[in-house]
Amino acid sequence: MKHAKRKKLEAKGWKVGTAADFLGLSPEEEAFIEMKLSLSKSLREMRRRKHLSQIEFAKLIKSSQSRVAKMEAGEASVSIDLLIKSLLALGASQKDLAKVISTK
Amino acid sequence: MKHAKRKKLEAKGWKVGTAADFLGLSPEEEAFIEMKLSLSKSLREMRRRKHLSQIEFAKLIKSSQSRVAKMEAGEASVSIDLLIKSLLALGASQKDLAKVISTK
DNA sequence: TGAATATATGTCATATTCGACATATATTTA
DNA sequence: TAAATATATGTCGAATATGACATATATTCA
Repeated sequence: MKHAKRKKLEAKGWKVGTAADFLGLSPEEEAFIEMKLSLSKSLREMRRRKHLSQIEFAKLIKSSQSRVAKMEAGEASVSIDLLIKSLLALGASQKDLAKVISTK
Repeated sequence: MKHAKRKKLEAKGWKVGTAADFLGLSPEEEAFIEMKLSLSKSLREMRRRKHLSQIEFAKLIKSSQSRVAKMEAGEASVSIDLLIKSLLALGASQKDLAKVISTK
């Protein structure tokens, strides 16, 4: 695994350093992680574009600052469901989400 | 709420008949549910196109027949994470998923 | 038709994800 | 720089999603 790639996955919880790392991730695993990281990145961008702090945004979606931080960090413990609900709450359309998901 | 719409949501668990029903769902809630139902529908189509029974497919993704049935029924208890992992296992690309998600 | 196969539905114990909290660290601003 | 504000990280009990199982119902096909 290349260093840059490894770095990307060091977003905690992504079994880097485990067997999966040595053997490599399957294309499906890669795609899944990539989608989550894209959603994470997009979430941070949209939140910032709206000049909301993590605390303000957390209130908006009835969550907590720490969870927002984890969402944006792309932590493995965060579900795609939560990421999508969050993006929708920021005004993203299904089309927007589709773009985020399919962007390499 | 129109009858046809209600019918669609009677996929169990979608708080039809609760306050949310009377008050109507927010656009974000609607979009979220719609996305899940699209993924469900797509899952069934792809599985059938591959001539896999629910049992065969369940084995493929290390799940159970009953959960596959619930995925395809669009049950509220099924996560988007699982739907996406399942579609990826069937060979869907990120582009494919994007299409599914943005399709009204 | 009736047996075989496929799918639906309900329940449960376990696993995962959740919001919340404490607190560390980084960034902004006065 | 120091205080204020924002973000990161670790942990926890509660909430939710999970696979598995039993069993009902539907569909296929001989």
